[in-house]
Amino acid sequence: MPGSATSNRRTPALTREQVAHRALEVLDREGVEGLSMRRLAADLGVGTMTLYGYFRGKAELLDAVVDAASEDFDPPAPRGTWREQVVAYADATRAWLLRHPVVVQRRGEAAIQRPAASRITEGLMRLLLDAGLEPPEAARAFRALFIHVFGSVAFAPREATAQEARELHAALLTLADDEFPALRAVAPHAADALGGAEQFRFGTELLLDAIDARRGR
Amino acid sequence: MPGSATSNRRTPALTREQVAHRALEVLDREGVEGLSMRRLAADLGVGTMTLYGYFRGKAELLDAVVDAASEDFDPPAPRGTWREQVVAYADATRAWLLRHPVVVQRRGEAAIQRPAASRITEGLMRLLLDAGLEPPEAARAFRALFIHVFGSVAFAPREATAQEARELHAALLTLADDEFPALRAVAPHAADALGGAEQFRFGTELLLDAIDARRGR
DNA sequence: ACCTGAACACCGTTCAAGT
DNA sequence: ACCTGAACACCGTTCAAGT
Repeated sequence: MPGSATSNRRTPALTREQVAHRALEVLDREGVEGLSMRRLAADLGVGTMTLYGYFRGKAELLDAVVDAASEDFDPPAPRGTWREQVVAYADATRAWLLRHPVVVQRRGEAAIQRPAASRITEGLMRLLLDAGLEPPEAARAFRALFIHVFGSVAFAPREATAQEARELHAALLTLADDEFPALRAVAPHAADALGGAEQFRFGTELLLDAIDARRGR
Repeated sequence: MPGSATSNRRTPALTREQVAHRALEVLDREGVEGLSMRRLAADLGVGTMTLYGYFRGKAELLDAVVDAASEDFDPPAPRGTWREQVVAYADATRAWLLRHPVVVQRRGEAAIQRPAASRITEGLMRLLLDAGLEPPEAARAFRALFIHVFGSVAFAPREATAQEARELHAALLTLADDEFPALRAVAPHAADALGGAEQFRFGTELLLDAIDARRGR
């Protein structure tokens, strides 16, 4: 049947979304260095250059990857005080970024202007406005929280393991006591503050203490 | 004079420090993507493989680059209240990171354990201890400030230009008003909160408000 | 219309060899 | 002891061609 063979040829074997989702899977699993156009194409069972029929280049593919990741954001149920809601929203955003480190990396290169990602921004901004912040203060408070969330994932993503905690403690105690008295003094506590969920919560609460105190002032 | 020719041959044409400083210059000027072993070697007028006589590989070179960058940190004079000193220290650290983006990138990959960089950590930790924070709180407060400083440079490094401000404002107003009411409400203020020195100071002050309020509690 | 191999201009690093 | 060209195993992307 030549007719049906012809129409089959006109139907692309893949969609942009399928390619982007597969790329996201690879990035989630193997990390941000793990994706190349060649490797992704091989993964999908197509020639490398086939991908360039779907995307102008890797940058455009990564935009679509961020869109695919954005679908996976899990907004918390709006329960509790505004402050509890912001805490829950920050935690949800952190968890989302930990699942999809490519989003953090991509945001480090340039601001993300994608409708799907803007929905996540919208949710937090709305909580701040609903809390009674005026738009200028809401914008500033939003950015401070944004930096805290992205900064935590980029620079303090997880707790130290017991092994790492011991090593960090020991490493700090090897420092000269005349030159590093402060680092030596906090050595037993450094691992607790290295990163992870508790340290993240601590930072969120600090910011909210101050945002709350300034509210309506 | 064969004797002196022989001893000249034994003296390396370069030192690790010279190579690291040149690499830092290239990275500061051209950005984090601008450095390759081949390009750096050509810059120094040596064969690519010569660099591997000084460094085991690119990772070790980048460690030395971070050391070279650390020399350039400019600690503020200890003047004013502890709070003013922390603000000045945060500003100095931000300015330093803006001069040397490779440090931010490198810290995003793994914690930096280099004595030269630890001196910068020490300075801030000492301010917090001197302010009367107990070591566990100092460690947590330090990390919150650290995330703010690194996060700001990574994700909100500079102010919007007038042009960018107009474009951001306009872009936010193209969003659907039923789906993005909060982003539309803050549209006129979004550019002010995009990044740069003022937004950075705002975040620093938020954290210090809360750290101060908790001090000694 | 859709797909793709070959080629180009890059990487970091290993190896073997040159002085 | 110090330096390095050739080679290997990768990149992203352009080009020209195949169905």
